[in-house]
This record gives sequence, structure tokens and C-alpha cells, in this order.
Amino acid sequence: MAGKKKSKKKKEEDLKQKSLFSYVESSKSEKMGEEEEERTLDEETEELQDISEEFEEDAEMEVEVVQDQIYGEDIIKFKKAKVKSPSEIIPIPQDLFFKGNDKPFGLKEGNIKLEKISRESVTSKYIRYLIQKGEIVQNLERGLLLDVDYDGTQNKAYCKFYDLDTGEVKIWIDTTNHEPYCLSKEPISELKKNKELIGYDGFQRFEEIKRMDLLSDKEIKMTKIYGKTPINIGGSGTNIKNILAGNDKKAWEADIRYHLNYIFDRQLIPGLIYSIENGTIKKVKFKESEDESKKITQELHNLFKDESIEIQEFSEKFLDIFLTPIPDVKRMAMDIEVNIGEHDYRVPDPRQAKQEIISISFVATDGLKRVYILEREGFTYSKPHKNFPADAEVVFYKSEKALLTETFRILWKYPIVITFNGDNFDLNYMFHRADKLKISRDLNPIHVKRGFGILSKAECDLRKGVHIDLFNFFFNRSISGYAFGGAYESSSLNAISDALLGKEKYQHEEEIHEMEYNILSWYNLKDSLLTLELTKFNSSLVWNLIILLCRITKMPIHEMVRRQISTWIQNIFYFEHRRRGFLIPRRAEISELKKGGFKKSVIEGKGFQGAYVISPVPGIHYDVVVMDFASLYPSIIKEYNLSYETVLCPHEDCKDNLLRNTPYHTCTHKMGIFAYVVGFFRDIRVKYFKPKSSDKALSEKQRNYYNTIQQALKVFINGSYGVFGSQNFPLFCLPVAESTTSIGQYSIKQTIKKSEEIGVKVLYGDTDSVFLLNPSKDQMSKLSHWSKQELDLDLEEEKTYQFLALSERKKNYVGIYKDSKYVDIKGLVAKKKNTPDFIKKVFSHLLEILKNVTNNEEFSKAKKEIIEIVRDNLKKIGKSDAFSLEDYAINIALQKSLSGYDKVIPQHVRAALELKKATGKEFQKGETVTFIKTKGGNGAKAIELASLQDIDIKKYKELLRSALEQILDALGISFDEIKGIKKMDAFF
DNA sequence: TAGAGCTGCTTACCT
DNA sequence: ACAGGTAAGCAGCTCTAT
Repeated sequence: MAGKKKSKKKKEEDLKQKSLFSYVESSKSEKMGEEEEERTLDEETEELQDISEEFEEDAEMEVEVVQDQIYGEDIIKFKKAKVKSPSEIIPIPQDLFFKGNDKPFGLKEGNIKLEKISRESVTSKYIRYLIQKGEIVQNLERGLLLDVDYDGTQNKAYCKFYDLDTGEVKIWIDTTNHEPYCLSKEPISELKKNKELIGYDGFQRFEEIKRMDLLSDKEIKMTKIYGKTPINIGGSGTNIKNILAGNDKKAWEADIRYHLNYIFDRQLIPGLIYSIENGTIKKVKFKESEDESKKITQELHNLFKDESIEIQEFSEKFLDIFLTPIPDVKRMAMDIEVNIGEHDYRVPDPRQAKQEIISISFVATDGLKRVYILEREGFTYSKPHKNFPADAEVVFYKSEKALLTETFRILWKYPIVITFNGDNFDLNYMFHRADKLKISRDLNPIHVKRGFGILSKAECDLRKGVHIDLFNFFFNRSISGYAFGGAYESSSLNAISDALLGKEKYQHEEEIHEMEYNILSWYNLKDSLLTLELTKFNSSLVWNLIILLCRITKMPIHEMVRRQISTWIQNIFYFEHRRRGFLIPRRAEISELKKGGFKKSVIEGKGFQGAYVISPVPGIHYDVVVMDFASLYPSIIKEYNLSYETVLCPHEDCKDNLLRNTPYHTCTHKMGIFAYVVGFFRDIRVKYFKPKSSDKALSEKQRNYYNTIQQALKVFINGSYGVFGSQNFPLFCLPVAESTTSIGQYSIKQTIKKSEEIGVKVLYGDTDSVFLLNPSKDQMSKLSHWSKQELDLDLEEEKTYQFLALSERKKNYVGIYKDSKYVDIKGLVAKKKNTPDFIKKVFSHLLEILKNVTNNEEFSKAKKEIIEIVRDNLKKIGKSDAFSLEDYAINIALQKSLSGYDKVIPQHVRAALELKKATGKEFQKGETVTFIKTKGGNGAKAIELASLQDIDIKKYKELLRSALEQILDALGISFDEIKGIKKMDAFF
């Protein structure tokens, strides 16, 4: 039955900490401790049939199913296919075969003749086709702006709108005559003397403009230098930027990609609704109900009425962004299966596209459920798999070319196509495979571009529609970390793409190329079902999140889903600069003016000093209250007016406005751009959307929506400090980063002082928290008030431990929550994913005992039991009947490719190299190696090659010892003491 | 020449 | 192309006692 093996008790604390996404965390932790039973195909598939109902009512379940996919632990087990004699082969019923379709599609539709243009991109050709056909949209009532890009052939920006009335994508080309440009501080008269510039082919003309220069806090005259095309401005080779640089002059805003520049200049907001009238686009004020939006507008006005003018003005600009409902759009998920040979461990190279595509599945929001299957020799089909949905259809093809062609027909039809890893695999593969099969490019809907980012080798767009690769989105560090609570961090990225091909880890089961049609079709369809479901669950949470993030970042969807938080934040600030007529500074300008570096980092080689960690008071403590500063760094940035232009501002009268614990001053005239943007996000989340998201007076749908907004905001709030502190951030300003952490250090240190003054002992603390020994309500509120008064920061009660074990180690402790008895483990070896299971088992046994301890008497009792357990387990190591080989396994991730280890070769790398040599298995960056510590040889052996006799008993005893010492230390038990008892036992 | 002692590399964690 | 601080194990080296 669906999910029967998973217990559904949720940890109260998880709920509190992770809000909506807590179920991800809890399902993961439940998985950890459990033995993974083998689920049969039946169980799995029954689950899927119920998926749609389940997703409505049971959030926990959905993600479990999804998790299997993400983790590459797709648990489907198949029986090995039997080899059949020819008489056993039943032919496929004729009516299941594709019957042909002559209707033209793609660029073949209509009788359009296009002249050849060499080196033209496939999208550019499509746009020429639309122009010729008269299908560039001139009038549109309500269009959701999805994408903005640049088209080389037209030399113009173009937009993709989702027509809310027809569900189609409409393409609009800029009609405002926007041109590429960069800026110079030289006057036109001076620039005219530059023969190279004037004579340059790509140069267009000059224009005098004014910009506010934040660094000098003055309005300055500048020259706008127009180029013919974006590549004439920046990029590589000869261009205006380089010509200026060659003459020792600088160009401003020359590195902004054209389509983004276009968005900034036109102040377009992707994700909002626009209308087009006779070629002119206009933002639609979208108001479902006048009263409702008026009320919210009023509430938000009141919220910010005491804030700075900068925040008030900025908040106005976000009304639309938050108030406009997010339309649920028509979309289709798809997935392909490729015929991979036996014993082939490599992921097929999409650019080569050597193997045939044997199956493609489609699932769409309009009810489409379909699988296209290629007929191959030796396979039979009598009826669908018993779990194959009744409303899904299978179509067989005699040729791969027809199969792919018909796939393209569907791809042209849907406005939004969802894949999981389609950039690097599915779409990329189909594009190149189509070339191989000599399918006309005019029918091919895919546009393969060069990729960027950590893992993207390619970016696959659609010429007409929009492609969203969920792999990119889900593995964005901020999305996985802040929005989904780090739930799938432990999975290697490569394992997921492998899981989609369904081969890795399933060597013992039937492989894809051996599957009968009924199994293959169901297997293939299931992936698309899940992929679409990923965008649909929780009232389209993920889709809503994607659109909200587009609106907040002002990035086109194709770019937003593929970029990291630093680019998102950069874009927000560029857009804001342009909105207010601020000059976007050059990176070097900031660093020359504001050098910083007043304190060295604790860690050698880091850019600046970070947080302060209080040395713990070792021992057992009861009734410990943890208080912490609510979003410490963002609060500091807002309250202390930290921004690249305000810290060390040029005004004489600000020079004595020193920031605490730093040699820097900050501006008293205006609020800095970092300060008001981060401040606004923080305030509106904490004071408005977070309370709304749990407001019982609202409908569930509304609460869900507000929760999505507060979750999206959290991404920016939590990510902002890290981005500001990154040397690669174009607006990086060392004194800002230093001031943030330095004021943080000051705040926590003053808090310790104050606590002790009012008679509360501080046991420990890290960055933004203090662990207080049994404080009274009165003492806590005193501390809170003092913090607000003296530090301008909110110090709040976070949690209470009935029991807390501290060792002398920082970032290392075990606490048990007072009410829920939830065991909170931080940093201990036993918690780390590279610790062998048998150690984790012993450890959790100890914790079970500690759970009930509330005072010293109970503790002494527990102590005796613990000594007993440790002694017992030490003896068991290496005994054949005690632990299994898997219990000794150590998992370590490869942070680099195998060849990248040139300084030292760690054990896990040696184990991987040995396994590669023995079996040919490839390891990629990010993948996890599972190995056993062995006597002699390498000292390590991949689990695939090891047996129980190989284990190094001495090493494992050592490991158990050091893991347990972390907690035994705190309990006041010495390991030697335990060993001593063992000896005495042996004596008597 | 084995082993002690050290430094630096590597990974995983905490906030 | 988000930050710094901490713990732990090991690789690889030099030095030293034998």
C-alpha cells in the first residue's frame, strides 16, 4: 500500500524550524535509521496510481515518492527477463502502431520560404519565420512574461509571453528601438578625439546623459556610447569597451548582458502580466478583487510608515509583485529512455547521441499521458503493465525517426516543457539524435546553447516554448538549502541523472535495454508523472516559487532557474540602480576607494574575519535556554546602514559616525542600497508574510500562497550576507563584509557580558546565539529589552534543553528538548554521513538511554548502562556474527574529479581508483565512494571488492573510540575507564 | 628502518 | 562562483632512536 512502511510521526521541532518544507527533512531522517526493505514493483506502482489524490492531502507522502527519484534510489526492482524462443514472441497488435500524420508542423507549417543565412541560430530562423508568417504578436490582452532574450538576426530583444486566454506562447519583438550601449565619464568632445573609437565599425553614436554616482554621492554627466550590436559593446575581441581600455579610459556598464540591460531599461518584470496594444507592451494592474488588494495595500503602507523613505518607496514597487496572483499554466513533462548496451557504465554523451531512443513519455496538465515506444526485435507486448494508468496510451513506432518526429510535434505544441536534467541529457540528446536521423531542423523545436553554472554543460531552450529543467532548480544551493531545508544535499548530482536512466545500482535487476514493452512504458511514464508532479504538488508550490523568484530577481525564467543566488542578487541590485538612475559602479572603483582589511581572519587565506564562537563549558547541564538574534546579519546590515556606498561615505559630517567594533564610519544622510533592500525583504517577511502564512482566519490556499512568498524571501535574506562577502560579487566591498561580522561579534560578546551582569551563566554560543543556564523569565526579558535598546537587534528565546551535554569542543553537542524530548545532535562524528553505520547504531543506543535523564540521579543510572553498551560493542567489532560488511562502510564524497587529486591521494580516492580499474566504473565529481578500511594494501577497499575478513579491526575500534569520546567526555566517562573494567571482567 | 611528530590537505559539519 | 569557523582523519614529509 502507499507508503505503508514509512511511519509518519513528524518531529515537532522540524516543523517549527523548517516550516512548510519540514516533511522533506523528516522523511529523510526516517529513512536513515531504517533498513531499506526492497519494495516490489507492485507496491511502488500502487503508490503512483494514488498519487494525484495523495498529493492533495498528504504532503509528506508526495515527497517520499519524489525523493526516490532525487536520491537515485529508484527502488523499482525488475525480474530478469527470460530469453524467449521465437514461438514465444507475440506480435504487437497492429492498432497500437503509429498510423502516420501528414499535418505539417514547426517551420513547415504554411508555405513560407526563408532565405538562407549562414551561422544563424535556430531560434533566429524561427523568429524570421514568424515575421514572415505575420505571427509576431501585436495585440495581446493578458500575457505572462516568461522570457526575454536577444535575437542576433533581428538585432533586437524579444519576449516570450504565455497568453493567459489561449495557453499559447506568443513572441513579441522590441518595438521601442532599444539599442546596446555602455557609459563613459569622458565628455563627448573628448571621446570624439578617439580615432579608433570613431572609426570602429560597431560604433554608432554618442549621447550626453546624467547619472547619480553613489560613491561620490554626486550627480555626474556621462556619455552614452551606442554600438550597433551587443557584441560591439563588451565581450571578447575588438569592441568599444576594449577600445576605451586601450586608450586608458574606462567603460561603465559594459559587462551587462544585453537582454538584462533591456529588462533594466524598460523596467520589465518577468513573471508579471502584460498587455500588448498595437505592438506596445504595458504592465497590467492585475486585481482579482479591488477590496482585497486595497486592504493589503493599506496594511503594507502601515507596516512601513515609520521606516525610512527609501524603504517606503521600494516597498511600493513590490506591491504588484506580491499581489498579482500566479496563474497556473499548461505544461508538459517528458522523459526519454535510451538503449544502452550491457556492461556500459557510462552516461551516454548527448552530443554524440549514439544509441537509439527507445521510449519517450509525456505527461501534461491537460490530461495527456502517453508513451511512444520503438519496436525492437525480440520484445513482445500483450497488454499494458497492470499499474499502467487506464487513461494513458502507448503508441508503437516502426522507426525511431518517426518516433522522434512525432515527439517534436508534441514539443512544439506545449508552451512549457518540464524535464529533469533535460539540459544535459533529454533535450540535448534528442536534438543531436534528430540530426543523426536526418530529421529536418525545421521540425526540431530544440535550441542547444552553451551552458553555464556548476554542472550545466549545455542549456537547452525551446524555439517556441519554454523549457524548465527542474534538476537545475532543485539543485540550486539556495533552493535546496533555504527553501527545502537541505533535504537532498547528501545525494550526488550524478546519481540522479543515472537514476533517470535507471541503471546505476540496479545491475542485478533487469536493465532498460532488456525490459519488455509493458515494463519499459510504465517505467518511462512514471518518470514524467513524477517530474510534472514536482511542479504541481502543494497547489503548484514549485511553479509559484519559480514565478515569484523571477519577479523578485527580474530575471527571465530560462536564466533564473539556471543561476545561483549571487547572480539573482546582483540582478536585483542592477535593476534597482537603473530604476533610480544610479550609475552601476565598476568593481575596482569600490575596492580602490574602500580598502578595508582591519582584522585578519582566523583561518589562513580567508578574506576577512567571521563569527565568534564561545568556548563551551564542558559537562552535563539541565534547563538550558538558547536565545538568538533573529537573522543577525541582515538585521545588522539594515540597522547599521551597511552598503557599499554608505560605509566610508565621502561626507565630512559622517566621519564620526563610527560603526561599533570597526574603524569605519557610515552615512547619516541616506539609507544605503544594500540596507534598504535587505531590510525590506526581512521586515516584510517577518512582520507580514510569515504571520499571514499561519493566520487561521485565511483560507488554506491563501496561507499556502503567503508561505511561498515568505519562503522565497527567506532565500534572499539568508543568502545576502554570503553574497556581499564574496570577492566575486560585482558590488563587493570589504569594509561592508567586515563590519557585518564585526558588529555581530560585538553583539554576542556584549550579550555575554550583560548576561553575567544580571546573574545568568553563559554556557556556549555560536555566531548569533547564547546558551543560558536556567535563566528566569524576567532575566530573559531583561536581556531582550537590553538588546533592542543597546544593539538595535531582536534577541529571542529559541528553545530549551532539559538536558545538554557539552564537551570542550566547539560546534559539538547533544541536547534534548524540554517538551518534545527531541534529540538535537550537532556536529558529532556519529551524525556525519561518513561515519560507519555500526558506530551510528551504538550511538543512537546511547541516546535512547540519555533521553530520559532529567537530573543527576537518573544520570548516574544511565552512566552505568552506557558503560555496559560501549564495552559490549567494542568486543563485537570484527566478530563474524556481529556486524555486516555494510555496517563498516564509510561514505565519502569526491569533491573533485579523480584526476584532480594531485597533492594527496586520500583513501576514498584510492578505493575509487581501484574499483575503476577492476570494473570500469567511472566516478565523477560529487559522487560518493563507499569503502571499507582494510588491513594492508591501500588501507581502503571499495565495498564492491571487499569482504568481512578484510576489515581492519584495530582501526574500527579506534574510530568507535573517538566517536564515542565526543559524548563520553561530556558525561564524565573516560574511555580508558571502560577498557579498564573490561580487563577486570576478564580477571574475575 | 620503523615510528613519532609535524604540516597541510581533505571532508563534513555549524551558524 | 554566497561567507568564515571548527573538528577530525589522513598523506606525506622530516627527524630520531635503534
